[in-house]
Amino acid sequence: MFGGEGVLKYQAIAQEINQYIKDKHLSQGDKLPSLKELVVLFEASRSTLVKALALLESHGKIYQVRGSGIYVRSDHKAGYINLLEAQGLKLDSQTFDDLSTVVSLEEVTPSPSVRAALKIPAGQKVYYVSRVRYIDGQAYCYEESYYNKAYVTYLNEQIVSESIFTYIEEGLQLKIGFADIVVKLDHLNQTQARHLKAEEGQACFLLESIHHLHNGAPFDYSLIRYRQEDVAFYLQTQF
Amino acid sequence: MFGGEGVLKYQAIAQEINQYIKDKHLSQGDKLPSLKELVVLFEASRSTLVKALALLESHGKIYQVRGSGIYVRSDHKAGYINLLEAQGLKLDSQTFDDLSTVVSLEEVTPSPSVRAALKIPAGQKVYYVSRVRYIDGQAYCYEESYYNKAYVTYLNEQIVSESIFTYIEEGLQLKIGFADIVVKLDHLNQTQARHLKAEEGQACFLLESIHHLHNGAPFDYSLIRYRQEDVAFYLQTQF
DNA sequence: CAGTGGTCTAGACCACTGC
DNA sequence: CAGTGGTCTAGACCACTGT
Repeated sequence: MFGGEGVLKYQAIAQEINQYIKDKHLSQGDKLPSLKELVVLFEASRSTLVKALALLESHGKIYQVRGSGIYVRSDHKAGYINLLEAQGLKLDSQTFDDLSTVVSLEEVTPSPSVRAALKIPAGQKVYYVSRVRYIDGQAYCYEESYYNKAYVTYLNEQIVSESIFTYIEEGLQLKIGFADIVVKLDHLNQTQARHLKAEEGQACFLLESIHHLHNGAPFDYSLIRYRQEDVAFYLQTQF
Repeated sequence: MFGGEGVLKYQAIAQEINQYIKDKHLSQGDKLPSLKELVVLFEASRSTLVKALALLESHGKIYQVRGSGIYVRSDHKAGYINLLEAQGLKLDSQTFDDLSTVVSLEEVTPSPSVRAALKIPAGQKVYYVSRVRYIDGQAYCYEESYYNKAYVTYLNEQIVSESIFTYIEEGLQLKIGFADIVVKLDHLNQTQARHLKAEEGQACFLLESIHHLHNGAPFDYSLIRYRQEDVAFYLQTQF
């Protein structure tokens, strides 16, 4: 019943409810229709709605109170980077006009740390891409990425100047699975400072991530440095 | 069938599988028994096991590959702070010997920003607690918290020197629901630097969080500053 | 105590992997 | 193509909230 296009029913419903919240400009504490009503509205089983709501809850969009109802949670702070969605969760693709300039695209012999992250045997090359990303004309992060050529078989300037992840999913037909992310404090070196139009030695966020395909194979290792003044991360958790 | 103690079957199963992984020292890519086998092993329905596995997956413990099997994901990096579990997700309570010293415990008139975070009407007081937390005898973070007295009705030195959240859940019988967390870069002021035995003006992580009860009422607003050298955060996401 | 959300089950059917 | 994980359903039963 849901073969073909690949959009699952519970995901579609989650999307629609999310859109409903936005359209009606609901905010913190506002009540949604009851589960029973939603079942009728979306013509799905109770279980499917429960699943859709669980998805929204895990993304911090709503919270559910047993015996009471379903309520919307605080909306995202403008300008803050959502750590859980930063890398591509599809629920709330704000994609703020993300203009990026490619600094370099080349094939390089990876350092041991890159080899370890991507689980690549010695002697194999990887793609190295460095970019500066702009928001409102302001440089706000400097991104260096290494791609395993076994999976990301081809890249060019054109592809790399747009969304690499979209290309990987749609162009190369690969399924992205999950990511391990580390956030550290760092200081800008000369090159980084130049690209970000900041001062050398200035404190910055360093976000290190390893992205894996759905089958667990690591295909991307990235180091992203953010300008300190512009950036704050946020995330919403459940207990 | 599951009234009384409050431990849900799918949570218990998730716990057990998690323990199984630890006990057998399984690591990245190791295969777990199939869903079918797990159903027999844990004497639960297929759906319940699917739910338990989804929970483990959302916590980054495993990943599932359709048509292939269930695999364990990389174990947590030692010493890194798990952002998703930092505040009390119960799956992996490592609770590294977390000794804390109470700097102050008092009732104060909240500033406008604290009032806004806790949604408190003007004229009401709140509990203010500041603590320094130590690991291996090293001061590693300075924590300032404000508690809404409407919910956290009583605090004393004894309670505050231990786990306040455990007290809130078990002593006060409140149910903690969710948290909004923001991570920023900041610089230590004189007081903060003194408590952390660091230099004034030094860069640090600032983790700002608002904790809510299960019914959406904010009860805690906290500002935690981490020493730069010691600290890195990590999190594991799905797509 | 009526109404709401949450758990658990059993089973049909589907999509994918790997031999 | 056998075996694995994923979705969806329908329904029983439970726990909680608010009036």
